[in-house]
Amino acid sequence: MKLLDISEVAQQTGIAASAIRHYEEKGLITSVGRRGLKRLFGPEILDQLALITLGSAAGFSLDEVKGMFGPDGRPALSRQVLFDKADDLDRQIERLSHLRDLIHHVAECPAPSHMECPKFRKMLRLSSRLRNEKGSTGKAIG
Amino acid sequence: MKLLDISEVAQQTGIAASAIRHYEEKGLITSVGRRGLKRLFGPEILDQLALITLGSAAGFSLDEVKGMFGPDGRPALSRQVLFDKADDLDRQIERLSHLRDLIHHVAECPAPSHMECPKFRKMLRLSSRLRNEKGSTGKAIG
DNA sequence: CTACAAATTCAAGTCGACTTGAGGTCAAGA
DNA sequence: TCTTGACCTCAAGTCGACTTGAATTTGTAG
Repeated sequence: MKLLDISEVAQQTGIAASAIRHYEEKGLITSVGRRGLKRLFGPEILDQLALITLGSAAGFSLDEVKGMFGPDGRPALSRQVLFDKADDLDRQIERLSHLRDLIHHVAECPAPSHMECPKFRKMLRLSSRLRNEKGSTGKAIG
Repeated sequence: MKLLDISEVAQQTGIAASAIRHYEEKGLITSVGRRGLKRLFGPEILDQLALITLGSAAGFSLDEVKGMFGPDGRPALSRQVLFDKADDLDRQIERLSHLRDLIHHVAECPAPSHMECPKFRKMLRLSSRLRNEKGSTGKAIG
């Protein structure tokens, strides 16, 4: 079984060693042991870090990611909480889609000021409406 | 023409007065004048703030939002940069969709540890691949 | 006219996620 | 055995986006 030291992990994942230590300190990952002072990680660390990267790229805090996928990739949350997270994601996806459409419109619309374009204002109104809907965790992603 | 003072704006948008001042200080918005010390805003401020809220909910920094839609809702960027922003959004949407699917799977899969589930690992690998694609602004959103 | 509530400015504080720096340790190679 | 250099710990610093607090400054109600 091949063990990786922190620099190998850093190199293979593109994550800084200091960040990896930080994740361990916060309990998102664990090292399998030490050689002298040096941490040793099992190969599964790579997938775990991929998961952490994905989760935080999606806008979740480290604590939230920790809750979704525990230190060994096992979810620490109930089915319901997970579904709620997925719903949060769907709302966020909707917001992003609106913004993307808005930006596309901005790039193409010839109106001198976009606030004067009825289409733009309509899209904007539509988007703001989303903000006032319930969010299960109470935490909007951005 | 009806002018709004900061507390009315705060109340109608749900944004704290301190945040509104902060946006003005950073140049994302401008007040139309003062009554004594007190700022007065035109009604268009509401849409502008909606735009700022949307943009930052989508993960853009205030500086980026400022670049996308200037102080009066006019975009300060070239068509190309806007299209690039839209592409960034599409990538982010893809990431979020993957994470949502992953979470759904986690909520439903009976495997003892998800890292042992081939479907999970496959989805994860698929997601990580996304991270290595080019991003036009150099800045991933989350 | 006076008091008061609401705004104002400016500096400093907070929070999350790391990064940086100083000083220490130890496995491995010469 | 001695020397490196990679890694270690712990404290402090950074960055963005605000918030908070203290010391003013009004417009307005009484």
